[in-house]
Amino acid sequence: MTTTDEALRTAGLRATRQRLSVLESLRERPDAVTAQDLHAELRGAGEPIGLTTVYRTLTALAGAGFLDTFDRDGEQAFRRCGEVHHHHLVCETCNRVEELSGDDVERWVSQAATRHGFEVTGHRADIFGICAACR
Amino acid sequence: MTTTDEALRTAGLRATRQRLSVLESLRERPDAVTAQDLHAELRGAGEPIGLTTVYRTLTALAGAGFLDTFDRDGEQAFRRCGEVHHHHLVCETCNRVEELSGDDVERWVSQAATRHGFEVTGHRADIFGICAACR
DNA sequence: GTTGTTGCAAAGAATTTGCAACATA
DNA sequence: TATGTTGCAAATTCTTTGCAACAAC
Repeated sequence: MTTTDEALRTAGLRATRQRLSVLESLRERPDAVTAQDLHAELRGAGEPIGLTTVYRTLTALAGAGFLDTFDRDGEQAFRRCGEVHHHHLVCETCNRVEELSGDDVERWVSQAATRHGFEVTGHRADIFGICAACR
Repeated sequence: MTTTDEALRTAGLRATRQRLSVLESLRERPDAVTAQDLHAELRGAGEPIGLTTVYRTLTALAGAGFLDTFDRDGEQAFRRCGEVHHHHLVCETCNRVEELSGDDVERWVSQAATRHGFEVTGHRADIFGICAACR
């Protein structure tokens, strides 16, 4: 049983060829990708899949917590993410994303929220920069 | 000389009635607003301004560093921000935004980036929650 | 077989651009 | 007056929806 299958099962989605190809493509990808780009890439690789399905699959997986979403210049970008909560270090040149553990951040979040009387529902902390390879 | 005028001057923009009304509307507003909403509001208040101009003004001001931009459900939202760098605590119910100082965050950012060999170009750290009034 | 899924075409929605009229400095 | 700005309409883009054919369980 592959992790790919598990993800679909957990999300309550049937394992269709299209969804498997999306997950497979996302699996080892280090950078975030948009629905449009992923669709073009899959089509280019000969995988039969419609843009609508790519959108629906990515949205469903993100909703189930398997993907993180970024906003890239007005477009949604998606990336597979680990099980535990974390943050991102994004290279603005190559779009590569590295995951960061965020203990420090978690602490800051709860303290700041408490101080302002907020009930926390979520947070996001990302760092943007140029990675070593791109410099 | 108002701060509003200064902002335009600094951004190298002429002080037109439209831009002044945008800035004025943004001035004391505690929550982030989208171009569409701001346009509707200004029009509703009798201010003559086109949607195109609202977009152009907000984009220019954000580019000049006078506004912060958020992504609100696929739509860009803008908010006047202070001079010093800070972070946000956003109420998901009323969209009110409170500013947070972020010394802890700054520290985390530079340490994490260094650890990964990144040259930092920016970062964003926001907390989402429900504010005291909305609970 | 039943029910979920696909994908085309069309609809929607946010944002940008061309360009002639107009306002600011 | 010279140059920046406006705003309408049209064009672009990203994303969603209707619906009939189809695939997974």
